[in-house]
Amino acid sequence: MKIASWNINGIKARHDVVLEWLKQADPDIACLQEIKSVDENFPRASFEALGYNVETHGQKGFNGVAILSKMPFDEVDRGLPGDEEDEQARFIEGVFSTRDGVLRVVSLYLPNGNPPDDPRKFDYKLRWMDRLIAWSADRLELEEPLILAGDYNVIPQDEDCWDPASWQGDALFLPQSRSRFEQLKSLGFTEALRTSTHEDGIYTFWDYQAGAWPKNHGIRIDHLLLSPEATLRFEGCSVDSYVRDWEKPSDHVPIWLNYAA
DNA sequence: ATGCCCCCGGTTCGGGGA
Repeated sequence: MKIASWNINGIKARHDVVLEWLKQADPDIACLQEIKSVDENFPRASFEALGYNVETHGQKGFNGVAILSKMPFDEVDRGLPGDEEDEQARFIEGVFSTRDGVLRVVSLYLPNGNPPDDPRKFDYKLRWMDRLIAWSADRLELEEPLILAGDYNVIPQDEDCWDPASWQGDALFLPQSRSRFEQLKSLGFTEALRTSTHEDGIYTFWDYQAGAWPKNHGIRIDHLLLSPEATLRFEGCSVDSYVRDWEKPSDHVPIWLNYAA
Protein backbone atom coordinates (compact mmCIF):
# COMPACT_ATOMS: atom_id res chain seq x y z
CA MET A 1 0.00 0.00 0.00
CA LYS A 2 1.25 3.44 -0.96
CA ILE A 3 0.52 6.39 1.36
CA ALA A 4 1.42 9.91 0.25
CA SER A 5 1.46 13.49 1.51
CA TRP A 6 1.43 16.60 -0.66
CA ASN A 7 0.89 20.31 -0.07
CA ILE A 8 -0.80 21.19 -3.35
CA ASN A 9 -1.09 24.99 -2.81
CA GLY A 10 -4.69 25.33 -3.93
CA ILE A 11 -6.94 22.66 -5.45
CA LYS A 12 -8.48 25.11 -7.91
CA ALA A 13 -5.12 26.01 -9.42
CA ARG A 14 -3.73 22.47 -9.08
CA HIS A 15 -6.68 20.33 -10.19
CA ASP A 16 -5.11 18.94 -13.36
CA VAL A 17 -1.63 18.49 -11.85
CA VAL A 18 -2.97 16.58 -8.85
CA LEU A 19 -5.10 14.35 -11.07
CA GLU A 20 -2.17 13.59 -13.37
CA TRP A 21 0.10 12.71 -10.44
CA LEU A 22 -2.58 10.43 -8.93
CA LYS A 23 -2.89 8.60 -12.25
CA GLN A 24 0.87 8.09 -12.51
CA ALA A 25 1.77 7.44 -8.85
CA ASP A 26 -1.45 5.60 -7.96
CA PRO A 27 -1.31 6.03 -4.16
CA ASP A 28 -3.84 4.12 -2.05
CA ILE A 29 -4.08 7.04 0.35
CA ALA A 30 -3.19 10.66 -0.49
CA CYS A 31 -3.06 13.30 2.25
CA LEU A 32 -3.40 16.79 0.79
CA GLN A 33 -2.70 20.14 2.44
CA GLU A 34 -3.49 23.74 1.52
CA ILE A 35 -6.55 22.84 -0.54
CA LYS A 36 -7.62 26.52 -0.12
CA SER A 37 -11.24 25.60 -0.65
CA VAL A 38 -14.45 25.19 1.31
CA ASP A 39 -15.70 21.59 1.43
CA GLU A 40 -18.62 22.30 -0.95
CA ASN A 41 -16.29 23.53 -3.71
CA PHE A 42 -13.75 20.71 -3.50
CA PRO A 43 -13.91 18.87 -6.86
CA ARG A 44 -14.57 15.49 -5.26
CA ALA A 45 -16.12 13.96 -8.39
CA SER A 46 -12.76 14.18 -10.21
CA PHE A 47 -11.16 12.01 -7.53
CA GLU A 48 -14.12 9.67 -7.10
CA ALA A 49 -13.81 8.95 -10.81
CA LEU A 50 -10.30 7.60 -10.06
CA GLY A 51 -11.70 5.35 -7.35
CA TYR A 52 -11.04 7.51 -4.29
CA ASN A 53 -13.19 8.16 -1.28
CA VAL A 54 -12.85 11.84 -0.39
CA GLU A 55 -12.93 13.57 3.00
CA THR A 56 -12.07 17.25 3.38
CA HIS A 57 -11.69 19.80 6.13
CA GLY A 58 -11.58 23.11 4.33
CA GLN A 59 -12.18 26.80 4.83
CA LYS A 60 -12.47 29.87 2.64
CA GLY A 61 -9.36 31.17 0.91
CA PHE A 62 -6.50 29.44 2.67
CA ASN A 63 -5.41 26.39 4.72
CA GLY A 64 -7.57 23.26 4.38
CA VAL A 65 -6.66 19.56 4.37
CA ALA A 66 -8.03 16.43 2.74
CA ILE A 67 -7.59 12.66 2.59
CA LEU A 68 -8.21 10.65 -0.55
CA SER A 69 -8.43 6.90 0.00
CA LYS A 70 -9.21 3.87 -2.13
CA MET A 71 -10.30 2.17 1.09
CA PRO A 72 -13.56 3.33 2.62
CA PHE A 73 -13.35 5.52 5.73
CA ASP A 74 -14.55 3.82 8.91
CA GLU A 75 -14.32 7.11 10.77
CA VAL A 76 -13.29 10.74 10.17
CA ASP A 77 -12.31 13.40 12.70
CA ARG A 78 -11.80 17.04 11.80
CA GLY A 79 -9.79 19.59 13.75
CA LEU A 80 -6.95 19.25 16.26
CA PRO A 81 -8.34 19.19 19.83
CA GLY A 82 -7.07 21.50 22.54
CA ASP A 83 -8.28 24.97 21.53
CA GLU A 84 -11.96 25.72 20.98
CA GLU A 85 -11.04 29.16 19.61
CA ASP A 86 -8.90 27.77 16.78
CA GLU A 87 -10.91 27.95 13.57
CA GLN A 88 -8.10 27.20 11.12
CA ALA A 89 -8.63 24.01 9.10
CA ARG A 90 -5.32 22.17 9.48
CA PHE A 91 -6.04 18.64 10.69
CA ILE A 92 -8.09 15.63 9.60
CA GLU A 93 -7.83 12.01 10.73
CA GLY A 94 -9.15 9.01 8.81
CA VAL A 95 -9.55 5.51 10.24
CA PHE A 96 -9.35 2.48 7.96
CA SER A 97 -9.66 -1.30 8.21
CA THR A 98 -6.79 -3.32 6.75
CA ARG A 99 -6.43 -7.10 6.50
CA ASP A 100 -4.72 -7.31 9.89
CA GLY A 101 -6.47 -4.51 11.76
CA VAL A 102 -6.89 -0.77 11.97
CA LEU A 103 -4.88 2.01 10.31
CA ARG A 104 -5.12 5.64 11.33
CA VAL A 105 -3.89 8.34 8.94
CA VAL A 106 -3.68 12.07 9.67
CA SER A 107 -3.29 14.84 7.10
CA LEU A 108 -1.90 17.90 8.89
CA TYR A 109 -0.86 21.41 7.91
CA LEU A 110 1.23 22.88 10.69
CA PRO A 111 1.26 26.69 10.95
CA ASN A 112 4.13 28.51 9.28
CA GLY A 113 4.78 30.77 12.27
CA ASN A 114 6.45 33.73 10.58
CA PRO A 115 7.23 36.36 11.61
CA PRO A 116 8.62 35.03 14.91
CA ASP A 117 8.07 38.36 16.70
CA ASP A 118 4.31 38.18 16.04
CA PRO A 119 2.60 36.14 18.77
CA ARG A 120 -0.43 35.63 16.53
CA LYS A 121 1.92 33.73 14.24
CA PHE A 122 4.82 32.16 16.12
CA ASP A 123 3.11 31.52 19.46
CA TYR A 124 0.17 30.04 17.55
CA LYS A 125 2.58 27.68 15.80
CA LEU A 126 4.23 26.58 19.06
CA ARG A 127 0.89 26.11 20.84
CA TRP A 128 -0.37 24.13 17.84
CA MET A 129 2.69 21.88 18.08
CA ASP A 130 2.07 21.43 21.82
CA ARG A 131 -1.49 20.38 21.02
CA LEU A 132 -0.24 17.96 18.33
CA ILE A 133 2.19 16.44 20.85
CA ALA A 134 -0.59 16.01 23.44
CA TRP A 135 -3.00 14.51 20.89
CA SER A 136 -0.32 12.15 19.59
CA ALA A 137 0.64 10.98 23.08
CA ASP A 138 -3.01 10.05 23.62
CA ARG A 139 -3.29 8.24 20.29
CA LEU A 140 -0.07 6.27 20.90
CA GLU A 141 -1.67 4.76 23.99
CA LEU A 142 -3.97 2.87 21.62
CA GLU A 143 -0.87 1.00 20.36
CA GLU A 144 -2.27 1.03 16.82
CA PRO A 145 -0.72 1.76 13.43
CA LEU A 146 -0.82 5.55 13.03
CA ILE A 147 0.74 7.71 10.33
CA LEU A 148 1.07 11.49 10.72
CA ALA A 149 1.46 12.88 7.21
CA GLY A 150 1.79 16.49 6.28
CA ASP A 151 3.44 19.83 5.88
CA TYR A 152 5.08 20.40 9.27
CA ASN A 153 6.70 23.73 8.37
CA VAL A 154 9.77 22.54 10.29
CA ILE A 155 13.29 22.06 8.91
CA PRO A 156 14.51 19.33 11.29
CA GLN A 157 18.29 19.55 10.76
CA ASP A 158 20.91 21.68 9.03
CA GLU A 159 21.18 19.10 6.22
CA ASP A 160 17.49 19.61 5.45
CA CYS A 161 18.05 22.99 3.80
CA TRP A 162 20.32 24.41 1.15
CA ASP A 163 21.79 27.19 3.25
CA PRO A 164 21.33 26.86 7.04
CA ALA A 165 22.77 30.34 7.64
CA SER A 166 20.00 31.96 5.61
CA TRP A 167 17.34 30.20 7.68
CA GLN A 168 18.61 31.40 11.05
CA GLY A 169 15.84 33.25 12.84
CA ASP A 170 13.08 31.83 10.63
CA ALA A 171 10.08 30.20 12.31
CA LEU A 172 10.71 26.99 10.32
CA PHE A 173 14.22 26.69 11.73
CA LEU A 174 14.14 28.25 15.20
CA PRO A 175 15.05 25.98 18.15
CA GLN A 176 11.55 26.26 19.61
CA SER A 177 10.08 24.71 16.44
CA ARG A 178 12.78 22.11 15.93
CA SER A 179 12.81 20.96 19.55
CA ARG A 180 9.06 20.45 19.48
CA PHE A 181 9.40 18.36 16.32
CA GLU A 182 12.06 16.30 18.13
CA GLN A 183 9.76 16.05 21.15
CA LEU A 184 6.96 14.74 18.93
CA LYS A 185 9.22 12.10 17.39
CA SER A 186 10.59 11.09 20.78
CA LEU A 187 7.10 9.99 21.82
CA GLY A 188 7.86 6.93 19.70
CA PHE A 189 7.46 7.97 16.07
CA THR A 190 9.80 6.99 13.25
CA GLU A 191 10.46 9.56 10.55
CA ALA A 192 9.99 7.61 7.31
CA LEU A 193 12.59 9.28 5.12
CA ARG A 194 15.41 9.19 7.65
CA THR A 195 15.12 5.44 8.20
CA SER A 196 16.63 4.85 4.77
CA THR A 197 19.04 7.73 4.22
CA HIS A 198 20.81 10.55 6.03
CA GLU A 199 22.14 12.18 2.90
CA ASP A 200 21.64 15.91 2.56
CA GLY A 201 20.02 17.71 -0.35
CA ILE A 202 16.68 15.86 -0.13
CA TYR A 203 14.00 18.52 -0.20
CA THR A 204 10.20 18.70 -0.50
CA PHE A 205 9.77 22.46 -1.06
CA TRP A 206 11.37 24.99 -3.38
CA ASP A 207 10.25 28.63 -3.31
CA TYR A 208 8.71 30.02 -6.49
CA GLN A 209 11.03 33.01 -6.12
CA ALA A 210 14.62 33.55 -7.18
CA GLY A 211 14.85 30.36 -9.24
CA ALA A 212 15.03 28.17 -6.16
CA TRP A 213 14.07 24.95 -8.00
CA PRO A 214 16.65 25.01 -10.84
CA LYS A 215 19.33 25.93 -8.28
CA ASN A 216 18.04 23.21 -5.89
CA HIS A 217 17.73 25.75 -3.09
CA GLY A 218 15.10 23.74 -1.24
CA ILE A 219 14.02 22.74 2.23
CA ARG A 220 12.66 19.47 3.66
CA ILE A 221 9.51 20.32 5.61
CA ASP A 222 6.99 17.63 4.55
CA HIS A 223 7.30 14.58 6.77
CA LEU A 224 5.76 11.15 7.35
CA LEU A 225 5.82 9.94 10.97
CA LEU A 226 4.98 6.34 11.90
CA SER A 227 3.87 4.95 15.25
CA PRO A 228 5.76 1.82 16.44
CA GLU A 229 2.96 -0.43 15.16
CA ALA A 230 3.06 1.30 11.76
CA THR A 231 6.86 1.16 11.65
CA LEU A 232 6.67 -2.66 11.75
CA ARG A 233 4.84 -2.50 8.41
CA PHE A 234 6.98 0.27 6.86
CA GLU A 235 8.69 -0.69 3.59
CA GLY A 236 10.43 2.45 2.32
CA CYS A 237 9.96 6.10 1.50
CA SER A 238 10.53 8.35 -1.49
CA VAL A 239 10.05 11.93 -2.73
CA ASP A 240 8.54 12.63 -6.17
CA SER A 241 10.63 15.72 -6.84
CA TYR A 242 10.11 15.38 -10.62
CA VAL A 243 6.63 16.86 -10.17
CA ARG A 244 8.25 20.25 -9.41
CA ASP A 245 9.27 20.35 -13.09
CA TRP A 246 5.70 20.10 -14.36
CA GLU A 247 3.73 23.01 -15.73
CA LYS A 248 1.97 25.07 -13.01
CA PRO A 249 3.53 23.06 -10.15
CA SER A 250 2.90 23.38 -6.45
CA ASP A 251 5.91 24.71 -4.55
CA HIS A 252 5.84 21.42 -2.61
CA VAL A 253 6.24 17.90 -4.06
CA PRO A 254 4.69 14.59 -2.92
CA ILE A 255 6.42 12.38 -0.36
CA TRP A 256 5.19 8.80 0.03
CA LEU A 257 5.86 5.51 1.77
CA ASN A 258 5.11 1.86 1.19
CA TYR A 259 3.13 0.12 3.90
CA ALA A 260 2.53 -3.63 4.21
CA ALA A 261 -1.17 -4.18 4.72
C1' DA B 1 18.03 44.26 4.34
C1' DT B 2 14.37 43.40 1.14
C1' DG B 3 12.07 41.37 -2.64
C1' DC B 4 11.91 38.12 -6.20
C1' DC B 5 6.66 34.46 -7.17
C1' DC B 6 2.22 32.36 -6.54
C1' DC B 7 -2.82 31.66 -4.91
C1' DC B 8 -7.16 33.55 -3.22
C1' DG B 9 -11.10 36.70 -2.97
C1' DG B 10 -13.48 39.24 -5.95
C1' DT B 11 -10.75 43.64 -7.76
C1' DT B 12 -7.09 46.19 -10.44
C1' DC B 13 -4.71 45.32 -4.27
C1' DG B 14 -4.09 43.13 0.30
C1' DG B 15 -3.60 38.85 3.00
C1' DG B 16 -1.07 34.77 3.23
C1' DG B 17 2.48 31.76 2.18
C1' DA B 18 7.86 29.99 3.39
